[in-house]
Amino acid sequence: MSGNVYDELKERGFLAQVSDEEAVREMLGGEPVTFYVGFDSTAVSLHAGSLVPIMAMVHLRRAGHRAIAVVGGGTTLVGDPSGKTEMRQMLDEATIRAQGQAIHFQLARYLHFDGKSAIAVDNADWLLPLNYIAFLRDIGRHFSVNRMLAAEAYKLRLEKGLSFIEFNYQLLQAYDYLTLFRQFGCTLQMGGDDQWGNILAGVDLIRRVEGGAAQALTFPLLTTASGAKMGKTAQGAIWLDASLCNSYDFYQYWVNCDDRDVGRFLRIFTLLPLDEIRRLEGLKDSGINEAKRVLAFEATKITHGEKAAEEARAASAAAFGIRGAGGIPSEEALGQATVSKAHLPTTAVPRARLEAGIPPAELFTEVGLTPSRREAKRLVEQGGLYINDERLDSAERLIGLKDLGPDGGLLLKAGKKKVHRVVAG
RNA sequence: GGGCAGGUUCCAGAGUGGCCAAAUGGGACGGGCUGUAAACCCGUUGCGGAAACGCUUCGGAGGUUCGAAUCCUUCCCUGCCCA
Repeated sequence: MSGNVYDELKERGFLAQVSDEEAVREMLGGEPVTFYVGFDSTAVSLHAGSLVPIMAMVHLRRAGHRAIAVVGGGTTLVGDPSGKTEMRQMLDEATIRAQGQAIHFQLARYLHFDGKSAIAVDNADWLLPLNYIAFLRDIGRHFSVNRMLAAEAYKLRLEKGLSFIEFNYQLLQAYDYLTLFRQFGCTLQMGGDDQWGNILAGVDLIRRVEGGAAQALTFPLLTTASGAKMGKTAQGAIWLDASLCNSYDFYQYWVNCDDRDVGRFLRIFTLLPLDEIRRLEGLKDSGINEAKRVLAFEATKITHGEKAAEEARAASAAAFGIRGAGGIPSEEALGQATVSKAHLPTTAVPRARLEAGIPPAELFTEVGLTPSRREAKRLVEQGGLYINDERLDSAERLIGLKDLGPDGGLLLKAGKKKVHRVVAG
């Protein structure tokens, strides 16, 4: 792809708002530009939603631009009210620092910080030492409360309540941008569309204080076709950290996406060429499942590595089979089909317990397929529990050695999609 | 600081002494139909128990009562109005 990255980002659906489209396009089509994206340290791991800015950064880096990832060790102490209904829980400094480090480490996988073309910084470094009065006089005076109150991002909060600490967030983020502008010549800040106001505040500040021209670019806040926030499920967020969301579950998240989302997701969450994406989008009916598998494989590969992606694909194929259009395995699917249950989430259970027989409610709950025994029993009544793909018709039926297959394992299913393997150990 | 209105199960929101584990809606989950999709239909939706039944829950802590989400005291929190 020799064209302008800006066009590529646009075609892939990364753009929501841009401060000056012409100027930004020109910048990105020329000499290396230094840009930044901030990540607040509100959790120990980023989740699938954060992949939007991450992937955008990857594209810009590939085009030769310089990335700065800012971990928000300072801003997280304050809490961003933008677009939120309620105040976030206040986190203490030690927690934020630890989480920031974890996020830094996580980002390194995608950005390969070398201190030159990809830089990681923590805004705690310059925010914590700030002197209140000096900050108010130097920076605070440039902000109009009137304008801030009129901002869309605060609208909800003006109805529900907004504390002064949160109201300061925008000033700090603007100051971040100013700092990076001064220190690294950073002239582009990107972020989720809810950050538009905060980013523009920085652009403004840079102009007022330094007379500099900086730009703002936001990504759409993705929701799934069914309206849920990207990267969140009822069970919780799809974390990028393998210990919080294993690569199999990560893979399954993408395979299970809505038909209507496949094209959009392929564009944003994979690096496949647009031609290939258009071909996959063209698949009809059950053939779309193939597109979903490609999406899942590519996305998993980027976050967890190729080996993990292959294992997840094999495990998924073992649990659900590989079908192309019309239920017939496509050639491509067959060609790459490694089918192995080995990499399904697995729990080892002492042989003696299996010998004695384990009540299903106990075992299903133990491996995490059901949240409580009561729930497990409810599922039995509804016909929602399966052992080795056979519906369990009674909560009395004990699970034992006889259920182990030739490979030494047995397969538990809660509903048709949640699978767990049990081996004797 | 003063006045008013509130804090209920994942969310919204009823309930104002026993019939309340708590209406209704949304969400979620399971089943059916399918393509590991959507839509639609049916069912479930605090925990333990095979069940009978028991236990924990209605901002926190006390109290009144045979009995409280519902009454009283006090504390914490939120919104609105006044300063």
